[in-house]
Amino acid sequence: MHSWDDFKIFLSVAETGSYSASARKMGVNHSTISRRIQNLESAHGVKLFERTTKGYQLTDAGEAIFDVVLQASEATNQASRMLSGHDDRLEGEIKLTMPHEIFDRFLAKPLAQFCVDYPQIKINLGVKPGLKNIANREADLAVRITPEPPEYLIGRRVTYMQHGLYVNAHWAEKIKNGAQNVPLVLWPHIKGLPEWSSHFSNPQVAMYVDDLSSMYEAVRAGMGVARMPCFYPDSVNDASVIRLPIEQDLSNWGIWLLNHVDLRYSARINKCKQLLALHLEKHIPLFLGAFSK
Amino acid sequence: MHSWDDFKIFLSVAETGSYSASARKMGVNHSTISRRIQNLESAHGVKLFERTTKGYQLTDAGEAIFDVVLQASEATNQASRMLSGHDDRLEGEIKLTMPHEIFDRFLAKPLAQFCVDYPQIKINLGVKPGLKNIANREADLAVRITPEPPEYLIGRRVTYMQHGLYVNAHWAEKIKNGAQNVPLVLWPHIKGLPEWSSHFSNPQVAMYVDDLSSMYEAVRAGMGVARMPCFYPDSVNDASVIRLPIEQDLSNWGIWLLNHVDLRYSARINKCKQLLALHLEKHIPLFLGAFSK
DNA sequence: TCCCAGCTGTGCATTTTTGCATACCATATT
DNA sequence: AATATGGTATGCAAAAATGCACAGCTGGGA
Repeated sequence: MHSWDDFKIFLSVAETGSYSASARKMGVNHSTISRRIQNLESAHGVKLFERTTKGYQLTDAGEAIFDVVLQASEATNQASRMLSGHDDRLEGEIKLTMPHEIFDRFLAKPLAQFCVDYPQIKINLGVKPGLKNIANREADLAVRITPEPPEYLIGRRVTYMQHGLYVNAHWAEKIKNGAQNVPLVLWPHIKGLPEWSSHFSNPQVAMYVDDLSSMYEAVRAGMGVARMPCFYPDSVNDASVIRLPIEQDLSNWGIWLLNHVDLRYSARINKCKQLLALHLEKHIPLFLGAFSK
Repeated sequence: MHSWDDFKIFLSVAETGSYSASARKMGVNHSTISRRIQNLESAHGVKLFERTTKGYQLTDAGEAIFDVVLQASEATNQASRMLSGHDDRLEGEIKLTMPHEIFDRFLAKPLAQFCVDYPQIKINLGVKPGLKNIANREADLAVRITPEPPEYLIGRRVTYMQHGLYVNAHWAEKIKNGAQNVPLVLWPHIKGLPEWSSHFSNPQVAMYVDDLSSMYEAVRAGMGVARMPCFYPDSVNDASVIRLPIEQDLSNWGIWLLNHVDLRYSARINKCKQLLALHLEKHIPLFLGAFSK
């Protein structure tokens, strides 16, 4: 009888393109991956991967089964979620993911308390960049900053999010005095100059940065002007970073609290979701940019 | 990470209704089944089965996932077949199934030779009653006696099959002399008297039997008249069993040689299929009832 | 060109899983 | 009621899978 798990490993090698990467993803040793693939290949008398300089590429036979194995994967993932959805115990693991800025500013303390209150629940927090896949159960529950979540997830928009233009005190002064060549700090995916740069004289791109907290630090260090969601600069008591009095339209992006439909009746997920909602809601005015300094 | 194999075991318990039966089907010890189900249940905090007097019944949670797990099963089975379908080696296993009467009379010797010719191929023959499921890979290749095979199987009708009415010499004599209360030997699924019994005076059911070779022995022992496919009585040199000169319509049942579509390019399956076809075709006149004794 | 970093294959020790043997239980049968 | 049969749980030994450590290989960069 063939092993379903061997197909699971096949899929992860096909997706990652290497035994090592697959091993890391699956949390096993790379030799296990190697031997499982050997099993699968010799059991069926077919080579599934070709070893190339770019890692392991699927052979024709491998290509042929990829789609059905993917179906199998989706089915088992769904089964797993459906079972966890029936779990009414306040124990077990919650795989939680959110941008680290949200965690650091608002949720670190409440979650610490949560761990004390429910010692049987183990929280596994993922804040590394790159979205965790909720369909795969890479995460059970997520705080996401997004305009609109995918439809197979349920949850709600806790609040919309206001943005503002921030500089440090030094640049605030210079801009007020009509500084030329105003430097901008931008997200890497921005092409050319953003619309809001028209408020400045001869704006120049000074730096691209892909992380909000680093963008904040760049601004604080005097790197220039950046457009950031208000909650981050405004939630810390630091007078050296100032929001410019330039009104921004309310963004259609919001703070979302999300989980998979199949997990909607899980007791521990709901308990945690409730806690996160409570503590995020407390800061709604902040998210909406109410407290300019 | 959850194990796909645990779901495979869940499915087999759900289908068989007991740990022991599931263990036999999967070829493992029942304690393995028991422990795997425990894993699955405790990992998700849900009971999947309720132990009743009739074995293990699915709980609501178990019912909920049954369909998706079945999908997973179909997907992995298909993947497995597709891989075997790419196998161009003349080695490995062939799971073969057929009615034992066909094997005994026509294919035992050819298959013995096949094993000598291809020592790397191991034939696993299933002749026990109850159809093997080709979709599940319980069998790779089948000889079936059926009117029309399911459409996901490919293969061909080697021949149609003629039936005849058989008795032993003693009863042949008595019937010729107008015997009363002629006893019939029938298949258990026949309700009431079959149409062909109208050829006899006051026919009586003597026995039901669910196996062709046993039916033949019953007739030979003088149990009465039976309708059998001609090939079985006519392929053995035994003058004590005689076909009555009563013409039967040609049945729409045939001898089919079948395998799953996904295995159509497997070298060893095709080699074996070719051999079986050759030796069955040699006996087409016999199947059509040409050699009355 | 050489070195370095990352990836893969394999022997060996360890851990995990499995099978076996036994005990226990419930149902059906005598 | 006693016995037999089939199914299930569990301790312990055997077997299998895994991780580890090391070696070999490859491509990119100094």
